[in-house]
Amino acid sequence: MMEIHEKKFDCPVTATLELIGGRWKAPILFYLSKGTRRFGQIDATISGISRKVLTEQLKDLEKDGLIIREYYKELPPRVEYSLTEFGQSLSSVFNAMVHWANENLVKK
Amino acid sequence: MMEIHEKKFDCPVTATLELIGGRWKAPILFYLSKGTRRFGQIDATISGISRKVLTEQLKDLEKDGLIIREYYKELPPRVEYSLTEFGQSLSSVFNAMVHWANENLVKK
DNA sequence: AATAGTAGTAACAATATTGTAACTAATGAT
DNA sequence: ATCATTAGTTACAATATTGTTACTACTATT
Repeated sequence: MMEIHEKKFDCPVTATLELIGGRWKAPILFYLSKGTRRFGQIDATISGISRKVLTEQLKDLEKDGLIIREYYKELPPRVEYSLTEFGQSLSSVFNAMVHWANENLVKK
Repeated sequence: MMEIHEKKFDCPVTATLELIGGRWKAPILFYLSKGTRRFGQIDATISGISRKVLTEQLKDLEKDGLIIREYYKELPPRVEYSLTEFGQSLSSVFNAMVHWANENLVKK
């Protein structure tokens, strides 16, 4: 039985997708796996996401301990996001997806 | 670039989650990976899903070539669902998730 | 002829997710 | 004092997803 903020999951796959599922979390995490990025960079790279939703997703990911937010009191202000160790540990899952997609989905 | 029924994805992770993401598809596929199952068995095992949503998800999965539906004209009628080879190929992805969850999520 | 059991469907309601557009906070440079 | 720039927030709207309840089709058994 897995537990993620009060909710319980009997299926490990569902528990995992609770953290990385949805339209945006996986692409954000996958992008951050390439290195630390600023808010604006993520916004520009993850095409289609709005700033509001991006903020929400980043907050969720931070709350779940997958990423860290670092605010620099510069000007203009700079905010950097990076994976925690916990977030980095997901690379095994993403690697499996990337490998599977490359082997099994049509490439054009 | 991956293509799944007209939609294009530049991110392999997004492309994969397009097929197995959402609230129910992964648990259904994961359950079917244990063997062929009848509609009623899936309904009884995947707790919380309604019959309507289960039907919809099964149709999606069939359309995407991940499962096969076999109808037996018996009585009472019997309908069996099982993974296709394509569906079975996802086991690498599910295994990665199960392994990650077991290593990284609190067990209670 | 009515009943029971499996695998659904139909109409509708509720909830959750995502999007849009305009606005704010901070502050060094002009 | 105003402007520019980054990283947001707020109020609201639209869309998508999921759920509820009642109903259907099939036909062997009672």
